[in-house]
Amino acid sequence: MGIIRKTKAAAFLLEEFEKSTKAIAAIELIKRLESKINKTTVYRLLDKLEDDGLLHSFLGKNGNKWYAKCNSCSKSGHTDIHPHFQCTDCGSFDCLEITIKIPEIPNRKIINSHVLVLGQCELCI
Amino acid sequence: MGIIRKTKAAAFLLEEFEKSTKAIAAIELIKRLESKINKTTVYRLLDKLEDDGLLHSFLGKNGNKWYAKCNSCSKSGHTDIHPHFQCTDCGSFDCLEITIKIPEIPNRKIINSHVLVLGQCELCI
DNA sequence: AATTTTAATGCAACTGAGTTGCAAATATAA
DNA sequence: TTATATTTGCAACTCAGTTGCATTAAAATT
Repeated sequence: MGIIRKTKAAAFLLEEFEKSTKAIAAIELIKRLESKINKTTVYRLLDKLEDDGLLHSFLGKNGNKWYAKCNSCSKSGHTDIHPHFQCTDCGSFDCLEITIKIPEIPNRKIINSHVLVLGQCELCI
Repeated sequence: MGIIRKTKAAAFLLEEFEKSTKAIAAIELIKRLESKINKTTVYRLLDKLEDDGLLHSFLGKNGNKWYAKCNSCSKSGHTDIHPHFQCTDCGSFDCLEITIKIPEIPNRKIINSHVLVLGQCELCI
């Protein structure tokens, strides 16, 4: 089940993702939209937008959830699986446009993989 | 600051890691040792054992913390950085004995990387 | 062995991200 | 314009992990 109705809350939220191409932490969105949208609604919208393939989510170094716009995903599945980069200094979060090959592993069926690269971003170097 | 004194609590905890080579979730340890050690102590011991290079930690698919024995780490740093595997069916967690190459990324200084491979383990295939 | 020192422990209360249930509000269909 | 079904806000909750502080227990000192 995805976004069906055009509501103010959904518009506000999507606006945040239009402003920049960087990923945004769920808790950061909640802070930014505090005066406009209830936090429960933010979480619910993020869920739906992910189902719809408009956003994808990823866990950062502290286990917090981050969201970013999808490039090539759809309702049928997130095909756009790529590594993510988080800056250990400023905490900023990006999608990396590279592909990392995970080899076959004996006796295991790989479904998916999450690669989080940690380091210093260009502003913090 | 690492483990200095030989206490019952530390012995009980390390015993759990002797029983199997698999990783164990912090919350699982707390459950197992409920009658013997307070949960605060469990968390504190895990921290210390990680500092000492006896254990290493990793975040699982839900952002929960998992611990496993280190093979080649020391107080000076965790050198033993390897990918981890978590079963999407039973949730079990393993260290993978493979190396995944992360390429250089322009304008960024890579310090570290976390690779979590998701799929079915040999028991759940 | 008794005492002193200092680290380790237990407990209760807290934090912070995320979730749930339910009534009220609002977008869309009829 | 009304009916209906989705969205929203609110309060209360969950759950992993943390903090402060008094108590206990290793180990060092005498």
